[in-house]
Amino acid sequence: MNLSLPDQNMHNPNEGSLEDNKADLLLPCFHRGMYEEPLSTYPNGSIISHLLRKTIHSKRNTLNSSLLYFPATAMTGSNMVDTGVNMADSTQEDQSSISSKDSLGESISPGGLPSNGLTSEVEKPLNDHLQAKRARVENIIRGMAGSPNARLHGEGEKSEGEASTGGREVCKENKRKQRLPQHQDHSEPMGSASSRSSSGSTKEEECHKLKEQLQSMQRLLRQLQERFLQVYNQTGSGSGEKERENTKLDDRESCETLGFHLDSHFNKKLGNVQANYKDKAVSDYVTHQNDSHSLRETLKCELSRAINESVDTVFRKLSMSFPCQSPEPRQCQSPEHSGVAKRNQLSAAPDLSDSEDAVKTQSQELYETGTNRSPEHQTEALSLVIRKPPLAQLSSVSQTVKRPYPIHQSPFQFTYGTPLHDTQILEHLLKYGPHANFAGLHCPPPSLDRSSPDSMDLSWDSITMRSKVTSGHLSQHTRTAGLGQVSVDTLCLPQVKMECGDLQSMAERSTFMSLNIQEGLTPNHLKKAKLMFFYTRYPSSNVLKTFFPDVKFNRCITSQLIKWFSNFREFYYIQMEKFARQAIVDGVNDVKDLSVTRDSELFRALNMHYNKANDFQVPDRFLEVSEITLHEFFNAISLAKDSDPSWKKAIYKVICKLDGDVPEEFKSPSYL
DNA sequence: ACGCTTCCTG
DNA sequence: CAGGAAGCGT
Repeated sequence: MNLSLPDQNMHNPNEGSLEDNKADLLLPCFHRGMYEEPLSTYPNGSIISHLLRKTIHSKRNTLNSSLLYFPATAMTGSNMVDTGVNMADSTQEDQSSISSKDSLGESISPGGLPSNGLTSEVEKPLNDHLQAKRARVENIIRGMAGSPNARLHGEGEKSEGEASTGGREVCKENKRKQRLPQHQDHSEPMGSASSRSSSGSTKEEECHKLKEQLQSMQRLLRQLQERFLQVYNQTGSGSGEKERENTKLDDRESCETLGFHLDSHFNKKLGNVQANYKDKAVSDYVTHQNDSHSLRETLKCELSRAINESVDTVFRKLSMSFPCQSPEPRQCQSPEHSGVAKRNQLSAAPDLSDSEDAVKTQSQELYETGTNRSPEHQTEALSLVIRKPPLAQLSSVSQTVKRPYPIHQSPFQFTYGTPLHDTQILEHLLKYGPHANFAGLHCPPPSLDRSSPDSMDLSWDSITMRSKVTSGHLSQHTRTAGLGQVSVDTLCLPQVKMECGDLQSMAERSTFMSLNIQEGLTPNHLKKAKLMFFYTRYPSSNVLKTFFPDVKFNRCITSQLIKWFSNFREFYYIQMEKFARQAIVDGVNDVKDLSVTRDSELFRALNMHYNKANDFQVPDRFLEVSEITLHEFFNAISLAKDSDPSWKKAIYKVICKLDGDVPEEFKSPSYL
């Protein structure tokens, strides 16, 4: 009975150890190298992945000129300021492990980048530099985008093993009355009578999660800051920017003070929040144990404020020292996109005379004139304005920039139930840098919309945000072949201002910006649902609605999605029972001899079902859950509990509590 | 009555 | 994977 295999896991040799699992989350989820579409039809891939793959394949040398290697190690030097939330002291480790982790044979690893990218940029327009910067930024972000998953339990080394292939057909009990008790609202860990845990441990979970959220946001802020510094440094070293030579020094100085400013500012704020939070947590716990909502809201509020102020500070400074683009549209044809045939160009006109923008903000003036005033002149938070690109200006700019959507990015995992949109915003800033507005926060529709070719033009009509982003430059939608995803990029300096309590609505509404709502579910939705199954086996309908924002939900659609997951579960449990019985037949006596690894037949069967293209890096957590499930079945069958007609019910009850949070990326309508 | 689930069938 | 039946909870 050889249940153990040598630990030669091709996929991830590090699985098993908790730290490695953490680090593993930083790995890109997708192995896009396995995709076979032409590069030019990568509408929803991030720009960096385009660049990287093209570089690797040496298909287009021209790309190298716009691609600058951005050393991943540049971000490892930051030290987490001790704010008392040392929840995961692996923060640095998470970041520093990127470069090595990314080289695990991934075709998109930064290590695969040529170092000769620093070539002839002299004659390139500024936007090329900006694109290159964006690409670099994206590259780094992808590496950093992982966040420690909340692990319910860390398991040590597992002995490799697997139930040997069992082809026996499972006789299904012909029983009714096996209904699993209703366990909905898994999306709300703090939910009322959630089946997750008792109120006490729920409270602890809450605290833990909030702390992790705090830390994630702090880390994001730091990364944002580092990004700016890096981008500036690289910008300064580039040639062909003679017009900026005079301001370079000032920029540098400004950037360098930026870090300190952000650090001190945000950490100070964070310290206050944390102090208040502790008190509030205690009092809340004593007074109304179940009222975690107020705690959450309070914390969110304070964090929003802290973030607002810190980000404001950052952008205030940046707006002084980042004359990024002159308001007149620049011609910028990225080499890789110049050949895109079908594209609709939607540009946010540089003309800022939108009706609601009668009053230009100070910073906007600064931005437009490219002057370099001192930050002291900015005494107030920047205005909350989002500019709807005047339709008259459509197609007036021939710039084509693909939306750098991170399609295969390591999962962010700091949402626990209610999405922490604050973090999304920061995440967005990190992903896209200061040149993106929130139109790209959630990518535009997968426009399988057959009926309305110009439907993306309507997207702006839905912008009704109270909290806004000042975007002074180009917004652009590029429609490409294939799925016809729309690309959005806005080359502008956004001034982000979020009001307390507005964060969620803002982010939610931004989710539906530029969104075509689809009537039915597509094969891509099915694929996405299957991948979601790796994270959640029992998604509530609310979760489904959240993660399929491009689907027009009605009763039918909802039940269809629910039915999908029901079918997924059915297959999952059948496999579990099959392999558990096979193990018993094979003479396995101890449940500890049963493990689920990526080499296991069981896993392969599951992976084949939910991830047929094998282009998704299945989270380790799923392996753990699978193993637990297998153990449950094994134990139950071993104890002959299967004589009970409803013996599976107990197992279902256990498994449904193991649901995790689906990464934020899945909320993107064109995630796949 | 409704929503969600499993079970069963095709 | 969808449709339907049926159990269970609200």
